[in-house]
Amino acid sequence: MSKKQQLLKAAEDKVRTGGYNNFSFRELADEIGIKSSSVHYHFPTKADLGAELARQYTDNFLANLGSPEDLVVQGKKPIEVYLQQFQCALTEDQKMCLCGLLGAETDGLPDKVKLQTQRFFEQNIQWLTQAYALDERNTEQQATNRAVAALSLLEGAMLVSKAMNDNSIFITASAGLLEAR
Amino acid sequence: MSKKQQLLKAAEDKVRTGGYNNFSFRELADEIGIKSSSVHYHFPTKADLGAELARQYTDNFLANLGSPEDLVVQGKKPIEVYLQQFQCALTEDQKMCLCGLLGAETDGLPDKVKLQTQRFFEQNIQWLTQAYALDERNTEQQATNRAVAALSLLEGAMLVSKAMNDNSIFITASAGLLEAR
DNA sequence: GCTTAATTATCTATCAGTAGATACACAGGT
DNA sequence: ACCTGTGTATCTACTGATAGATAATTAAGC
Repeated sequence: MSKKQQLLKAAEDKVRTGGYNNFSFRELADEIGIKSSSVHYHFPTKADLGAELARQYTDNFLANLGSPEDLVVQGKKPIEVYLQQFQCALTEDQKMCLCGLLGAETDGLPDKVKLQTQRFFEQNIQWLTQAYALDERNTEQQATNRAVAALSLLEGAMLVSKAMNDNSIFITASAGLLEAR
Repeated sequence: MSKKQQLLKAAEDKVRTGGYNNFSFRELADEIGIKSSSVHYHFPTKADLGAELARQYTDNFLANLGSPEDLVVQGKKPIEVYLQQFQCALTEDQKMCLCGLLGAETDGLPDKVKLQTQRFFEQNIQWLTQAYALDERNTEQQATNRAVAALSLLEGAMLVSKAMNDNSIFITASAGLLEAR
């Protein structure tokens, strides 16, 4: 893994733990064994690093999901897969969703970071809307509404689970998603 | 309003905008016209200020709600009132829930702040559980589950609304709460 | 194949600014 | 005299950022 990717990985851990202001170039540099000035070579400013972080996180998140249509072809239920991906982010990493945290503190972020964070939510709502639209009982409007509600519920369930330090809360809170069509 | 309360108010704005690391004693002091050393008089450490902030926020939040039973007596639906209180926090202040943000970054917080943040969620789940238990069709377990889900949905709806900079998302996401019993 | 030139990635050293925190003095009210 | 609240002055540590030097790698020209 390149130093650049190592930097992003280290930064992701810090941000998902305590937000955008919870990492410094020096910390990252120390962690991967270079000097803080070298971090500026890869990312001119902290905002550049933050924006790239959110961008990659979004792309990876969606790439790991696959398209809703493909999942159905594979005999899987898109919403279940989606829920599972959120749950893994919480239980395996023991951390909040990167963009969930950034989204919460959006008004305190540099513009380019804010923009990439917004993109995460746009793309996820789009994905979920497609997923819900596969059920023909849903109108287009209903699909969008359900998408927004599902995303909100999952981000919130993560947040509350973290706050209470109890991952079973995520299960309880998100159970409703599986019952509803 | 005492300087101490002014400090807490200024800190609340900062934290609700960008998290716990988004304010400094100097900023707060400048804003209310005293010196940073004087802030240390009121709050020995930053953690003390943060903990007191979360404590007061929780107490005010619950006090403004009143008890679920009383609301019913007044002919109001507790869940509707509860939702309304969240919505006001978002639309009037144009800011995220204080403890929602702190909860998301809980692992990066001093212990005493973490503890007070946790208390917010405990008390809110308790309140919602009581509210749902007033409908006798709900078992005790169902009431708790619904409480956790409702809290998660509302915190998440706030978060997504902030991230997308669109308060109508909150309405869309939380609409389901009013239909369900 | 060798030399030169450019690019990449790192270093050392340093900057001005800010962080939280402390010691101590001082005023005003009780 | 004491307590409350504030101020001055200062400390150490850390922040993001920059300048300039130095290896290490790659590409181009002959």
